[in-house]
Amino acid sequence: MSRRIGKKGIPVALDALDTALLDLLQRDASLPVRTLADQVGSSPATCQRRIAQMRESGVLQKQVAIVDRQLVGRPLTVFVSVELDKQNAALLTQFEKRMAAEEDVMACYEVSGEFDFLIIVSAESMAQYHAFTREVFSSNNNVRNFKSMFAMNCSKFETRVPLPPPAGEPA
Amino acid sequence: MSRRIGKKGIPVALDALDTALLDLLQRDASLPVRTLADQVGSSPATCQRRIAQMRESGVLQKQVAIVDRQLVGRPLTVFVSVELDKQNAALLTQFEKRMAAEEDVMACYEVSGEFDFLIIVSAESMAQYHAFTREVFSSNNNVRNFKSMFAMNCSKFETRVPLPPPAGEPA
DNA sequence: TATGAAACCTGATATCT
DNA sequence: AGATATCAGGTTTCATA
Repeated sequence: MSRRIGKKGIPVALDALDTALLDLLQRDASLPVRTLADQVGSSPATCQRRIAQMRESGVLQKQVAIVDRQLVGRPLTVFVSVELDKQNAALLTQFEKRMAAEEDVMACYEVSGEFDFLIIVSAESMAQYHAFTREVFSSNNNVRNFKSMFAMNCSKFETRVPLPPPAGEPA
Repeated sequence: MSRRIGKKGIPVALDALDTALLDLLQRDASLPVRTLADQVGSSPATCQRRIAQMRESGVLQKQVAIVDRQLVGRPLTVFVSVELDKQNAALLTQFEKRMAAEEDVMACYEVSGEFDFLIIVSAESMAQYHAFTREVFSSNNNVRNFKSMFAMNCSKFETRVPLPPPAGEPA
């Protein structure tokens, strides 16, 4: 298996303690270090060290607040499939940069299949979304076509990734 | 405009201070209250109160750690379009419950268009994903068909939602 | 070399004006 | 809402295995 390398070339090797901490933090990043220590059966100092290391290596990217999109005035989630006209590397990158710059774009994936990109957009209203597409897709020469799929209901939205048990360490 | 109602029937009315705090916390939930206070031009006590209120009302759902999926051994993201056989309310709910129970399922949206659901799955490997589909989709009588779209590259992944300026308050 | 215990110091929380 | 006081939690140091 290829060894995983994180930020600043730091090799990433998570043991059982690391994964236990990550799992807890993915559920609730506001847990006191002391509580974490209790839960994983270690000391606050050690937990803190491990967390700092994982931050360093980039495994632990950040901790963020998750808001209720309905309550915050962003009730619309739209999945947009985008097909580009020309797909040379420079133009793909250009498109990605454009998406990265748009605040309403929550995610941008290059995908296999019938089209090139799948974009996830968060919008205030249909009118606002319409204006967005006009500006971002319709006026982009390299966008051959795009199709919008509207989320009518979201029954699950999870940021937490299940963590595989630590890969068998060399004996 | 319909007034927004949060958890426990608490009406949600965010002013400029609230949105400023939410915006900061969506970027970095580990910021000390004191820093928040400085940034938004208020006192720590007030900021803390506002944050507690937003937690109460459900606007602020939780704070979580975001991990690097590559580095953590979950390199595969798959978008699955699912078409059900029968779409009565009970069966839709049953399907959603099943998705909610699956750890690999990051999101489940009911969507408009050619199919019924769009599922976002995080997987360890192609083999593991294949096993997942067999168990979750192929052996579900009510799934008419499903199609997998594989993310080849993720150029943007954002949990932060742009916050509209506070709606015009009554004079 | 990494861990756990304890001291220290910063930030969260509650009370009061 | 803001200032202050109290207390809990994060952070560092040191001793240890």
